[in-house]
Amino acid sequence: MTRSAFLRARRPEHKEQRRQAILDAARELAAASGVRTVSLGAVAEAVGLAKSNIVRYFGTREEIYLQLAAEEWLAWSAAVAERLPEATDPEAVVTALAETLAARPLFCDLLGNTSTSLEHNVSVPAAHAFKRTVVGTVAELGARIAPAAGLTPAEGLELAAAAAGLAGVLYPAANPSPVLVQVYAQDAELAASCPPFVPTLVRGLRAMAAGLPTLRES
Amino acid sequence: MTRSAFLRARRPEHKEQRRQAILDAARELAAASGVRTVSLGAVAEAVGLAKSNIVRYFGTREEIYLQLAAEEWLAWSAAVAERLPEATDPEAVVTALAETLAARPLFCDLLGNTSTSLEHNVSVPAAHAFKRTVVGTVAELGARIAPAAGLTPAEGLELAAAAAGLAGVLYPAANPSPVLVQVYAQDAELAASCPPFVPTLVRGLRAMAAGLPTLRES
DNA sequence: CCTAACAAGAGAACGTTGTTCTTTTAAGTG
DNA sequence: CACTTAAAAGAACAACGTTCTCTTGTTAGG
Repeated sequence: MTRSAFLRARRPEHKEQRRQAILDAARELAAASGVRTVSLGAVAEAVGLAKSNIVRYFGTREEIYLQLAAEEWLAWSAAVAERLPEATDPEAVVTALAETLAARPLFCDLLGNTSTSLEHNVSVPAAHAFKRTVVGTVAELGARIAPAAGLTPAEGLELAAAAAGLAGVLYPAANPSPVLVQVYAQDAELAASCPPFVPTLVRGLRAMAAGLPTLRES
Repeated sequence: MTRSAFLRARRPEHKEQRRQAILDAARELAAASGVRTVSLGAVAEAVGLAKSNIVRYFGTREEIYLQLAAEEWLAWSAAVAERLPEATDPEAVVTALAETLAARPLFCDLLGNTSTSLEHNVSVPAAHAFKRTVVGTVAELGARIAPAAGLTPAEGLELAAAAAGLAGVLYPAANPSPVLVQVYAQDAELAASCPPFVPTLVRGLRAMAAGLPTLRES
């Protein structure tokens, strides 16, 4: 809890500062122990405010994470774009997608929680803004990776969406809950069934990309 | 709430009957309004018992659904096997997988909630039993679909796992939350981005199957 | 500089979760 | 017909997200 210069945020820029402080606290806590374990009270305590104030800034707990998820989408897209100049074939695009995702565990965590929890208990405007950000970002990203991978923009979009979807499933599987950790410790055979994140993601995307019409013909 | 022949289950067979009644109630409620919305209290009321009793039969709320999920895995595998004689090429196997999943919304719902919630807050033995059921079932299913699809058993397993994983992501996306329904009602462009379940699942699996080594070479 | 309004923030209170504790009592047993 | 047992009920509890009320910095106007 870092005490800021002002006690009350009345000016708009101060309010924005508070909002950011809340987001930062939420991001840090979620990165440390997972989105689903971080309560509203924990965020409030971390940022040094009462719970009711967090609710005033963001309508609900889920809206905080929806905001974080939107930001992470933009950051991921930018990170992929940065690696794109060096990617000249489908394989390189696939690894770029996979590795940028692997470097963003919080994003993957958020992806896995989006449809099952973050998109519930949220105001309509917040959900609307989030969805627009996501479809806009994934369309843009798809268009960007398409030429490098030798795909049509629509296929590029599909690949990008598949990467995010796969990451959302694979991440919680590859990072099992405490209970599953105990299970795996007892049963090596089961532990072997726990998929490693990057290789599995790469294999999935590779198969997916290879199965897309344009690449099947070549 | 159906009153049973006995008031108290002392004999083992009666206990089993109670257990089943609880599972049935949970299944029905979850099928009606989604796993995540069904509380322990709702199950208790539906079955006509106090909450504490539900907890005694199953350790936690999540263990009820873990049990249901295990049963649904077996049922799905059986349903696919039943359709397999008519499936002689990869395409037919893919549609068999997709359509049997589409016919089991509760299973897809459970799949989507497994790693993010059902595998938490559960006893180690329960998690262990569940995982064994799942990996056993998916291995068996993979081995069964492999010859029909012209794949190796390992590839068949991968395809079966991919089908379940995809279904778990696609189902909540294709069946949006109440908030998202409102969003889609306001914004047709966003509504168009909401993927239809079966076609998307089929396209995904088709691409996946076509990208697997054995089929790529042919 | 003083004062009055506004609204940020604190904190108590509420309803709902899931879980635990205590009590009651139906169902087997001798 | 006692007598034991554990199934079932329900009160109690802790934790959660949210709402309500009150306090008090902060700022603008005189």
